Amino acid sequence: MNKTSVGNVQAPRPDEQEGATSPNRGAARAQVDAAVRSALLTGRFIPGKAVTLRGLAQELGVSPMPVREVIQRLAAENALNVRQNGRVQVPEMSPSRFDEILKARLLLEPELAEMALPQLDHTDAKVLEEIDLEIDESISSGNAESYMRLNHAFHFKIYASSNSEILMPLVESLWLQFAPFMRTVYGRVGTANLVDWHKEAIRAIRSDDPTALSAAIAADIRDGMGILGRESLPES
Amino acid sequence: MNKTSVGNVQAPRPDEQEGATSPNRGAARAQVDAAVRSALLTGRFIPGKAVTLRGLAQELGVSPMPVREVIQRLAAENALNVRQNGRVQVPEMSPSRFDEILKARLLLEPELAEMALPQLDHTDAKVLEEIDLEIDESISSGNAESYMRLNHAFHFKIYASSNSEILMPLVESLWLQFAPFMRTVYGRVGTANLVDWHKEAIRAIRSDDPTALSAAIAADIRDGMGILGRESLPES
DNA sequence: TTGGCTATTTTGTGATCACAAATTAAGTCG
DNA sequence: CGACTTAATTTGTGATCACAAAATAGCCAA
Repeated sequence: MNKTSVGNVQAPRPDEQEGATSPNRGAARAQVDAAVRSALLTGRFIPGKAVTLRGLAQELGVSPMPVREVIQRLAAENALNVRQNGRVQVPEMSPSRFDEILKARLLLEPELAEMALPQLDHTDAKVLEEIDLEIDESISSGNAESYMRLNHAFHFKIYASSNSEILMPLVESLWLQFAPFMRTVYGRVGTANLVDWHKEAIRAIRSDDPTALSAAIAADIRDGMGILGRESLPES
Repeated sequence: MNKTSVGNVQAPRPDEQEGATSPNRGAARAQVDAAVRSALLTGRFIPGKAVTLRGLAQELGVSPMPVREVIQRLAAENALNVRQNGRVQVPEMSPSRFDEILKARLLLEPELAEMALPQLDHTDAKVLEEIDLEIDESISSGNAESYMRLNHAFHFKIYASSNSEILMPLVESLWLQFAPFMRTVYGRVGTANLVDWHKEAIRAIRSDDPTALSAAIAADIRDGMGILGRESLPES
């Protein structure tokens, strides 16, 4: 019955007694937030999947209360869809949504990368190179979940250096929106014919070339979404 | 004691009896959401203002519960700031935040306007012209709150025609973030020397000229934020 | 077997409670 | 009069409850 768990994050906290409140500030909410975000970004939550308050709460060992807040939070980022009857589900992809996400990513992410470039040094380039190596392994081994986690880590390792307070949250919202759909694509097409422009991006960082970095990010987005996306969508 | 009310939206619903639940689906939450969004967009919530659960709840005649969800929702859009101690406040503006918001608006809003153009007809142009006339009145009468409400209505009358599911929510988040600050600017500088490119935008819509519309929107953003913003910020 | 009706269960919503952390107020001593 | 300590209040957090709408399961008749 499509039980798609949120992951092994449940951590039942067997020490805490009943009636005990506040291990510390907003811990339960933070735990739920991290769990759901991770599940969305790595594709463990499939578009159309129903997300229930009590279900998530029980799975994570918390009361429905922090789950409610997290769901509202993610719904505000359009990462979850609250239907008119109140039921919550992972949004389904549509061609128009996909085109718009692609457009928004191409507008924002190259800009974010350029903003980050001055703060990126050779140590960061080294870390990115290691992540990219792991990405190659995930592709060849066909581990889609691991690929998505690492691809996200690669991009946001760059973006985080921008110290952006505005563009960054917008881009995070976009990733939450397209990630679940991309997972279904990988499940159908596989990860074998995935090509990325990460090595070009690393080269641009090493040579401190903003134009080349921007171009590499844009090309990576276009290849990642363009090739794998369009022909995998429901008609029109 | 800076009581800045959320507005005359409280509507105590004197008919409902105590213990009565669900007038209909999510009515309380929708009411709170609309009230707070409106208060932010028209500058009735000033940067730094403390927003308390029970305070808002009592003011709007609801329980703290729907307020909690709305606050989480707006915090996810960076329209409210939840500090480490849990206290909630309207975010303060900083030069870097301001620059980024300007950059993001220039990236997204002209694009949104271009997307909307094919769906805009002469009836829409007429409505926009009427709004712009009211805007002129608000400027000359110095009614900053009315100006902000109408300026928002003008822009989103255009953007709404784009039928955008992705870019539109991102832009809404941006407006929620800069509106409270702009209100403080108007309070200091006044609205007299405000100039807008709305008439050029309307002309571009009438002549179905995407380039001209995009340019008018960009110029409007630049003039609205560039002239009034930078020199009104705390140092560096 | 299938169509439509009813009963059961699930689920979101709003409200209230208990608790602890944090803020504010009050009081006291120097 | 002012700085420090302490008490009272405010405030967010998590949990539980009651309720209604919605979805599902079950059932009976055609």
